[in-house]
Amino acid sequence: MPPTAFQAVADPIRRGILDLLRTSGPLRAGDLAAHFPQISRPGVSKHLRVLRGAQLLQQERRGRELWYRLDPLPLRQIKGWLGQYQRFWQARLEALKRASEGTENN
Amino acid sequence: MPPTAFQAVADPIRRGILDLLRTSGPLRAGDLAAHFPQISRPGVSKHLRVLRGAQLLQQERRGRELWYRLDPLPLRQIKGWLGQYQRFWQARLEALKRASEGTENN
DNA sequence: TTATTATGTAACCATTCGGTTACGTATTTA
DNA sequence: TAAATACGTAACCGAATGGTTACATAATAA
Repeated sequence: MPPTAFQAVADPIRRGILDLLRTSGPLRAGDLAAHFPQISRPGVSKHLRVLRGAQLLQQERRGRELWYRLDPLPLRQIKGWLGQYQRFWQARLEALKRASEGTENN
Repeated sequence: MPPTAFQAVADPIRRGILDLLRTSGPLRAGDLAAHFPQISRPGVSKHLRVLRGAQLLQQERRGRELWYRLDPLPLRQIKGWLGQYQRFWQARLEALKRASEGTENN
């Protein structure tokens, strides 16, 4: 089974790759690898495979270079799931706020 | 190291537990386990431990029963991360929409 | 007080994950 | 054509993950 967006995004290096593509635009596999000196280039390549599996990347080959571009659409699934929780944490924050105001200078 | 919210939420059973607590309010460990017959009760207990580690649960003991309540606040971290991507996928969707309109009945 | 219930945990196991090095292949450059 | 470059992948490895069964413990019920 291909990985879900939830799984793809669970790893900090994979989030880093997505962040990089978001902020820098399309990059080659080697450019991406160079940004993560803590792991080897094939290590990054394996992360790219997971992200591809989750459909979070588009790739375009140009000669011997392979350019990766972010496809953020699968992230909507996470956003959708989170949406149902938003009103919950807003309620929680307001409750906390009320509680702290109630005890101000007490 | 304790698990992050990203890791906690990567597993479908753990998302199911959170969903259940969100929609049904506080539940006992046993109630939760009963909703996941595909795995054993200790299996659910281990998932609860991960969710606790990510601070997504509050627990209250009442006699021999242990009631779990959702604490959604750590999910804001995920929401925050996703926020930076939202305008990207909106742009992508609009591009797709324009493209489909451009080829309508062609 | 004894049995039952509610729960977590320990020990174990198979699988997955995240990393490595070594290698294969296609493309460009010399 | 030979060398260098840009990649992915295979094979391997240790650690983490997700599951199990067996057990310990505390609280309630009989």
